[in-house]
Amino acid sequence: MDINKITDSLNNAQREAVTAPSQPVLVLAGAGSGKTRVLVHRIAWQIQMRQLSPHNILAVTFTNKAAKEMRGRIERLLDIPTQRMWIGTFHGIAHRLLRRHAAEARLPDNFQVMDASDQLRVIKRLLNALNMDEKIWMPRDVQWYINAQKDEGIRAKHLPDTADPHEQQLALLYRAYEAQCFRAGLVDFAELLLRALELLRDNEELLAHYQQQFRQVHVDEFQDTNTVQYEWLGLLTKDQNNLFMVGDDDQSIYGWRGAKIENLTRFMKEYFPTPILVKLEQNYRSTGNILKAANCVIAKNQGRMDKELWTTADDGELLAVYSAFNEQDEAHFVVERIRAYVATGGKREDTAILYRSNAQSRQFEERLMITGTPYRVYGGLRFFDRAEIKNALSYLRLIANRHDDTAFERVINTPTRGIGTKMQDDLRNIAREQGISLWAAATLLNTRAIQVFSALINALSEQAEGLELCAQVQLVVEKSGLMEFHKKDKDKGEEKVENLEELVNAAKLFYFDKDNTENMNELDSFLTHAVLESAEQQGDDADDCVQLMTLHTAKGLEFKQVFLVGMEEGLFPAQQSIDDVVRLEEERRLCYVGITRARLQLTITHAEARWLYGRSTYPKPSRFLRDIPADLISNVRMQTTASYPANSAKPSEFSKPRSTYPPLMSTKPAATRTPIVTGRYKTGQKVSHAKFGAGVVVRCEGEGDKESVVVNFKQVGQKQLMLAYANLDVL
DNA sequence: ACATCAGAGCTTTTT
DNA sequence: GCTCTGATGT
Repeated sequence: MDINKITDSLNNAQREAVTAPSQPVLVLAGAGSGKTRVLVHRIAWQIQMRQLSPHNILAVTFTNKAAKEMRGRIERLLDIPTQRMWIGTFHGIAHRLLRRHAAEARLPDNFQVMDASDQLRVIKRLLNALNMDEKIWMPRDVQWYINAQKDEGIRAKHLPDTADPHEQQLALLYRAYEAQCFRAGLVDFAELLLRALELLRDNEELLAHYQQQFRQVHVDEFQDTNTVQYEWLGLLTKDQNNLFMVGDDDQSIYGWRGAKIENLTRFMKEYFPTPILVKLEQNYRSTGNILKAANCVIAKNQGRMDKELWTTADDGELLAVYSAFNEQDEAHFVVERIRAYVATGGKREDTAILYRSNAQSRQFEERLMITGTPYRVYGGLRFFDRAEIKNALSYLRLIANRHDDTAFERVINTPTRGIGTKMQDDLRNIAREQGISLWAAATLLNTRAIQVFSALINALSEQAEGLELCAQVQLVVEKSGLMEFHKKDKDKGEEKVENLEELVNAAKLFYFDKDNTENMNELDSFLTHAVLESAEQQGDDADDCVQLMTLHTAKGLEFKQVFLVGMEEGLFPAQQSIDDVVRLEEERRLCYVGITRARLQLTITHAEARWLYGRSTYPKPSRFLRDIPADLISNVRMQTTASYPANSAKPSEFSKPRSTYPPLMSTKPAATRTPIVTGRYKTGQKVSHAKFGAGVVVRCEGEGDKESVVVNFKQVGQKQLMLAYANLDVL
């Protein structure tokens, strides 16, 4: 293949980056400037020009999605298999190294990765064992503390001596936590990275081996790397001149979990004078007006690496700004606008509602539901996080490793088998006193009920031997009694059964790549997959859906039409960030990210009154809104005939009861239109189900009403929100 | 073992 | 005000 195919389609800056000599390269890539493209083409170029084998390529991303995308695009561009390429997330690659060299990393070779909720359980148990009050030592804070240390590469033994009793206790906890994880063969997310760093740091030959193997190292979203990741990259590429990084300081929005935006400048300084800096400033995504707005907002940040997006595209429409009375009005406005958009041929899936915090989705969901508009909320519970799935996985984990205390605790009495709090406490005490696992403690205590449990696990383990993965999962789900147990769940039984079946299905579909899974067997591999690649929500709704997500989740995505909602001081920027310059700058970057998601149309809304934490608030419009020049903005009003509370009404009057909110305009004639009934209903009424978009349509009979009522219900949070229409066919 | 209740908290989150 | 958690009661 000739080189033209790789460089022809690039603009000058992109080509400069792709064809840069073997030196450290930093590509500052603005939003929508073709960053993935550059990464992919650079890899292709390396393989073509320097005759590198795919085996010599390392490419690291933060998300599985990005890794998958990159792999796909390389395959398409070069038409070569990419199996042998090391493309993956930081965690995935670290994990792979640790499996390969478990002994050198001083890990048991059947170690398992645990997710954040498992980690929290370990910490809670520890606090309990150490007799520490959870009110003072809040598990979340402890977890945060431990992770923050690990992100910085600090082990418990490295912690400086301190006279502060609080610090001392934290250090003690950290130490105990490390010991407990080791005993149970569990590794948390931060540990994967830190362990992988130590592995290379402490094993010269190993390091040399990988330095040689990875002739080129590529990093995506470099601004999101934390200290450990940065140092790990540094080790791997030391004196190799082969680090190629892409990032955008203006899109650094994960500082709060350890990402160091300074890594960009640190890199430029440490590698001085060699690094080549390339800026990608041409934007191919948004209209001129949207870009101008984005540039004005981000310009207020200090110490940026000077960069400004431009485009050859038209100015496009003005940004629409809507000042809502309250959050309900805001939602109503947005949804009406989406409906108008759809009515004129627009697609719902091209539309996104972006908000600062998840709690804000509620109002929009209600409105979308009332109007029967299909939508999808991102960022809910993931499949592998569901209780029933975690239970099933815990049985599998115990089969793989009896000493996995977290798994043990989860299922010792699930389904209930007469091992209550008392007996569990006894087990924990024995385990703690003797420094052994709960499983080992169980063999010592050895009561009748415990024997039953141990026998069950052993039997499952024996029977699973030699079976196909999905048969193993099937076996466990059935024989453990989980299926039956979850079937009994009153309102979610059906869903849980479905999920368990889906787990068996997932096992069936799971591809076990023997060559790349190092020392793992298929079950280990599947368990790791469940934690590390906790797949996107199952693709249940393929239909045309409005997309709802937080600004963080939206990073890396684009939509024709974007609604940036809740643009108010206290919400966005978040209250907790307002008094801190560093945090405020991150909020501003978040805003920049939000604006630059829009391709054609950006609508910003804010409410003049908002019901928050049980009281009315009257927030000011966000400062970010003020940073957008007035001549880019058109203030818009509601485009419907729905009656509204007068503008002059006292805020408290229109922000009060939800039930008095004006009914939705229906396409049906007024005579057949009935006000919407919104309220809480007892679940488990006589209802029959039928699929409907994101929700379910339910026929509700004999509810005191003269006519039969069609109820569109969907679970929002914990409460069953029901919206009823009489004689109104929302479909 | 299951239901009910009081109390706290209430940004963002992939891995 | 809502929602989750853990403790308390039957």
